Amino acid sequence: MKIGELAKKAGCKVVTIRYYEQKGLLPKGLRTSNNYRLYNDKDLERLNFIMHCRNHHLSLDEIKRLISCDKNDQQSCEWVGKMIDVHIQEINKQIQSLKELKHHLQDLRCKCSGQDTLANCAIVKQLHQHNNCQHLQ
Amino acid sequence: MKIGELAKKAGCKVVTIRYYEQKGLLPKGLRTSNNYRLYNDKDLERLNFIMHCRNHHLSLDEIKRLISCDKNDQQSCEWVGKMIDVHIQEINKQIQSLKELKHHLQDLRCKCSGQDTLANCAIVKQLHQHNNCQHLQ
DNA sequence: CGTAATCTCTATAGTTACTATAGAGTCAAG
DNA sequence: CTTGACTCTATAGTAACTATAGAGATTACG
Repeated sequence: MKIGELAKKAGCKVVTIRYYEQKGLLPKGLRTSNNYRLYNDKDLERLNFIMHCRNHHLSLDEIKRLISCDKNDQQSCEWVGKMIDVHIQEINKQIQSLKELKHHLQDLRCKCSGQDTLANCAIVKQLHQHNNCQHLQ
Repeated sequence: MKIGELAKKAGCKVVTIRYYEQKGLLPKGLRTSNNYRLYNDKDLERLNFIMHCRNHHLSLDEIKRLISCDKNDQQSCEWVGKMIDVHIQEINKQIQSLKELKHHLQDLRCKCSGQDTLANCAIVKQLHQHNNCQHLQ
């Protein structure tokens, strides 16, 4: 199948496939006589794998590590679990941080209903005060 | 004061200050005879304002809009409130998405305790299955 | 006084994961 | 036959910095 069909089946963009190839996540495979890329079901499987990982916010580098170890049967998979743990911790931090941010923004939002001039806007005024709002390092 | 002192007082990096100047968020101000940048308390105030906004995840462009309107007394501040509203909505979406992601990752994590080889690792296997995990578009 | 560490400058490239653009060749349908 | 859809490559842009190189200025120490 050609790149457009692969993209459709995998639910991603054509340019993204070419980008993944460039980054070494998809193999530089066969080409037709007119230089069009050709793919098979194995490529689709790998692309699905990649997108799956991306849905879990794994970085392209991490995915590359996973792919390149794919057939290294004897290696221990300990690091895979650890990698997931790190991601879960990261996500906890992000959620916490976003929640705090949300509260700050809601506080801010209440200050002004939008009927003022910019000079009098309590939101703008508040943003000018450097009090205790360093919830992000 | 020189750039290092400003950075210290504001709690940011020297390079960041130069970057903000380049992006038009801080004025290209005075220089000493040996071309060192010179700052005063007003600059510190503005830098604090910028960092405050950044803590609220406002983009540099949004901050620029806020700064450039700063003294336009007569303009209505309606858009400021709306901007904040949009941010709050954004953050709600992000939190929701991260929570779902976290559950997926926790599911994944439970599959394997790290005692397997990569070939047998249930996490890796699971990542290879393209079932219903498209929680992000 | 010399020198070594620290601070400052500019310009450029790298980061992440794409996205957009330009310019060109190929192919199928009407 | 030509119009539109698809493909190709190469390059630049995105956000908000970060890193690097190479050079001049200043300060602290012995």
